[in-house]
Amino acid sequence: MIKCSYCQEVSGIRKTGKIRGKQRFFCKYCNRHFTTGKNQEETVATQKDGITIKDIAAEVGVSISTVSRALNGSKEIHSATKEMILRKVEELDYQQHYIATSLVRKQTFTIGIIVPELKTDFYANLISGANEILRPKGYKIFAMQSDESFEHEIANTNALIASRVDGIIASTTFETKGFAHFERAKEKKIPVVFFSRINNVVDAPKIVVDNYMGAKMATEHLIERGYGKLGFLGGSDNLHIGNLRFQGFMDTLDKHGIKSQEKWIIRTDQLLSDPHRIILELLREKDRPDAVFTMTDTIGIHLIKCARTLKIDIPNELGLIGFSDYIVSQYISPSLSTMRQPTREIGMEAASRLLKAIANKNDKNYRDNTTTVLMPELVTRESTDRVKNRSRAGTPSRQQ
Amino acid sequence: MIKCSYCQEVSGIRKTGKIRGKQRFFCKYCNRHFTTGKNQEETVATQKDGITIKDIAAEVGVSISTVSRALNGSKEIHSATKEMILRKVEELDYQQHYIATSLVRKQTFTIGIIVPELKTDFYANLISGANEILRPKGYKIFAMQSDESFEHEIANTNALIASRVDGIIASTTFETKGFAHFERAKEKKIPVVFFSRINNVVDAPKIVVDNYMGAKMATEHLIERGYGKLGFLGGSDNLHIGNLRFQGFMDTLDKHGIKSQEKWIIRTDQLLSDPHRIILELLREKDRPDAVFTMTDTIGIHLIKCARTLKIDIPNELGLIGFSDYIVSQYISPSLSTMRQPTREIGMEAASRLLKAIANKNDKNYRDNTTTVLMPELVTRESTDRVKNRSRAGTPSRQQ
DNA sequence: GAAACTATCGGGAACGATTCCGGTGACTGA
DNA sequence: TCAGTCACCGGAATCGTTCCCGATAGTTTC
Repeated sequence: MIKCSYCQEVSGIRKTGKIRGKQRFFCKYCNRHFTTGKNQEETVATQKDGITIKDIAAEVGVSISTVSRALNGSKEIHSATKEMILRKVEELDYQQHYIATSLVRKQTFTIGIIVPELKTDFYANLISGANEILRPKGYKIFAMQSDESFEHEIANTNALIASRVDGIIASTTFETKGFAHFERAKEKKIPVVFFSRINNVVDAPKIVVDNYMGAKMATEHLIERGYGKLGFLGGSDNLHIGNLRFQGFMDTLDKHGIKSQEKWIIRTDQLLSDPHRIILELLREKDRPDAVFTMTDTIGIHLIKCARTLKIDIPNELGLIGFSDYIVSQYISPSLSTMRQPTREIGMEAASRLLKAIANKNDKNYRDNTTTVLMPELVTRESTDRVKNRSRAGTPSRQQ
Repeated sequence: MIKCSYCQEVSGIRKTGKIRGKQRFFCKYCNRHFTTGKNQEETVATQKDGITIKDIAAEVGVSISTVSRALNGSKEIHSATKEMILRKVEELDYQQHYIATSLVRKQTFTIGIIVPELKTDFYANLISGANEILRPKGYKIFAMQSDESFEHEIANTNALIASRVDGIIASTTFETKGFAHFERAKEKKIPVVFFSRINNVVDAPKIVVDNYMGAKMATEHLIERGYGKLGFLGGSDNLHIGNLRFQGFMDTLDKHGIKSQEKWIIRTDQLLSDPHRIILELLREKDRPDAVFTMTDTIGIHLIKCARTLKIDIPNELGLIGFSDYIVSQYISPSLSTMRQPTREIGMEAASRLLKAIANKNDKNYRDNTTTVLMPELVTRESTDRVKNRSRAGTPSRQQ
């Protein structure tokens, strides 16, 4: 790197202090001192793209190895040298090149999160929760959205693999049929953690809320409030989550020896595409349920609006409880009882588990495919408050 | 790369078809054919981390240059060779290494978005909008959150620079005082686009909604509905946005020759920390306003709850309009009139402008520091519907 | 006083791609 | 037959780091 300006020798050069701001060297072959510094020709070509450690090394008069040591807190460096280097780094506004570092370190400090939709409250909160764990550890987040499209999910996964992320957190789409893309990631030593919409195919940590217990708690709540003709509204049964919630509902009825009617139980995806028609049909029955458990708050909110249209009094003529604690649920009138999901905690837990998997990536005895089950929390509001209507306060989160 | 197995010569080797699945070569020096393929020793050491183009090249029997050409759609390659390579790529499940590519291409196809809070509806929508533009172009998004902390904002910016993102989209924090970090990014040829909370310091494209006009429209709406004693509720005046909205309000009053009272105009950050106390104080005045324009929907929602407590009838005794169209606003009862911000469009516009800046990065004559102003849209709901109360339908977005 | 050790540093090989440059054989046209 | 052109390909430099290995001078140990 440093060449003696007399004999052109490159080895046997040692630095010997400074003179007028320039580093002074000693060549043991010609036994003479010399200095480095840009000459005129070099100064012309100064318009570079960015400062590299090579520049720092040249300016300070050390090798790039030494600069690297200074930058990475190595012990094998003299404190004075380190100081000089760090001062020059400051002066030239050097910024580490993570790309180059990642290439040799084989670690990018990047993790990818794939969700069906970025703007949904649930997923935004989840990413935020994961960020709380990941940011302090120096990880950056690739936020990707699959738009409920299997193809996009695969494309996203491949992009993350190509970007050599250190790990992936994912919730699959409704239409996800295969998991080869995730298996590919795992083959390439990229740990994966699933949440919410999980599967039994890929060997990976999974985080879910207890949908079955949540449904039981919701149903118990309706019964406890004195409702007895219970209905269920949900999507079709191709979604694992839906099945669990439905099962919890049915089992609770059984437990209490309550019989529901077939027409009070609606499980169809039309509830997502054309909710009002389906709901109004149910509510116009002469013999309608006196309380309904909806698979999601979204459906519950639709139901509230339909009830408003038909002038049905919630909670007195009709009790209602949802699932998820959608942000709107506390503000709608009547406010909607629901099972709150610990969204932020799911994100944090997923991130923690992922970090653990990353740390043990090379230990082939390590294997974590356990499913963490977080318990949802019953939130009682006006829609099941049969005795008297209380108004409850809630604080909207800050907005723009 | 390919060495003749007889004479060890490396130049003058040409491939001459296949034999039993192995590539056949011809060495012009020894005038003999030979084949390549893994021998026993090599097979032992097969447990590698990942497939590289070097592996592909070796398997197919071409140079890595040729593999690169096949992968990047170069014209300088025989279609048959290309096909062979692509087949092997498929077979070995080769996945491009973006990190390595980025290093030499000096482009990462990554852009960073810095927002005060990821989980806020406004910002989540914005990121989603930006994603709509960026994903089809092959860009990935680093989603970063500043938590309204100036320090975090700087740290995030530095991390993005170190990651050599191709561009940055940012909305600054409330407490952002300096912009040196953004200037640093620009010096390193990383284009920056600001949105919403903008500044006049950094020379960059900016996207905002017209807060002044929005406020005028909101105020006009109140007047048009027959309200005459108008109040304003907002944060303190250290926020540009707040000033614009306040100015729009005042100018509209002036224009109509309406006089407001000082006590009806509240501009303090206590509205964010302790809203109910401030609002209740105002509403308990004997001589209170008959309509209020709140700087944000959040404040408006607090006001609705306070009015409920005091049994003040909205909209008949008190009219109310907010700003931003917070997701809750359409569901709260009474639903809240507001100025809707085209959130998604802001994200899309910011992304488009950023891409344009990236494309012209090296053209030093190119310079875009224009501010795009998007118009907010008046959404009338029950809170200003003085004549009669209509119920309005709205569709909640899909949730988990 | 030789050997062993320590503190400090430089050289150079990776990492996994892209890309410039030059080479080779085949073909074309005079 | 020979120069010129074209299609195709390989070699090697390069991107900006990290990190292993070896070198050196000074210090300590026996």
